[in-house]
Amino acid sequence: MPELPEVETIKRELEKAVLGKKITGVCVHHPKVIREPSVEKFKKGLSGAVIKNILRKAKLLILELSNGKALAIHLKMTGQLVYPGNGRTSRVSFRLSDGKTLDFNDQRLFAEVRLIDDWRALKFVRGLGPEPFEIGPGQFKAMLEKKKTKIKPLLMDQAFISGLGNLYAAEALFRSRINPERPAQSLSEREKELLFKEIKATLSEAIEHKGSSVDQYVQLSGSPGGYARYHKVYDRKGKPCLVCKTPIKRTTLGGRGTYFCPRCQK
DNA sequence: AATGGGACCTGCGCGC
DNA sequence: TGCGCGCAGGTCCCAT
Repeated sequence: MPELPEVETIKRELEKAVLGKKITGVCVHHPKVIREPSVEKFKKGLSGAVIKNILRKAKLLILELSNGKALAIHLKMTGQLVYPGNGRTSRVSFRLSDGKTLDFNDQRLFAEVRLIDDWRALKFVRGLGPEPFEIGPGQFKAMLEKKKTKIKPLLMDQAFISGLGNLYAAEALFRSRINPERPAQSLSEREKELLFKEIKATLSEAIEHKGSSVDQYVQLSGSPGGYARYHKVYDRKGKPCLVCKTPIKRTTLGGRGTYFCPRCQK
């Protein structure tokens, strides 16, 4: 499931592959993924536009266009962007001035594509908390103060801190040796500092390896990311902890599968 | 106010 | 072999 490292990977690859190219046509195979405006306006608003700038806000991908509009894409769980595309499973195909297509795929139809005038005004964007790389340890510690919520759901709350999802929240907590159910405010100063450091380290390493391919995520080229082999707890239920050999446990927290080592994470 | 659960979806893996 | 069920999770929405 694409989280910050996966979306950042795609963003960097898009910059190399499609920046400066013109969208010459759009083929909408499944209208449901176009959340706004109408499919007709969507096609019309994109045709002839040049991709001027590519940016990422948390897990949202934004392509700024020469006509002042922006294409905002949230991959949710199974969204993919593939270039050059083959069109076989695409929900939307963008034909580019180089004769190739940029394919948007999404098996489960959760993803959201929008063509909008002002992406900064999106409710989703306005509700985002800071990304881990935008703050320092002092601010992170202050944010955790008085928070009674369990630490893992809090890390996944995009209004609190943005970019982490289920996978990287679990990995960062393991590396910090913190139990996912701990109330946030119960963390010691040292633990808060360590957690902040490990969040950034986990995300950085995942970006270096071009993301984790679990479920459907692929790089722009269509090949998988390389970080899954470094996961220490995610999807490792029953397998020995890489530190102490205790079997990794899986529980449900905030409705989400939560992996942790019952011995290392206190 | 904060928290929890369901809805949205489809494909896969499991048990019988 | 085949079928039905549960599960996967990012975000929104609603109820408590």
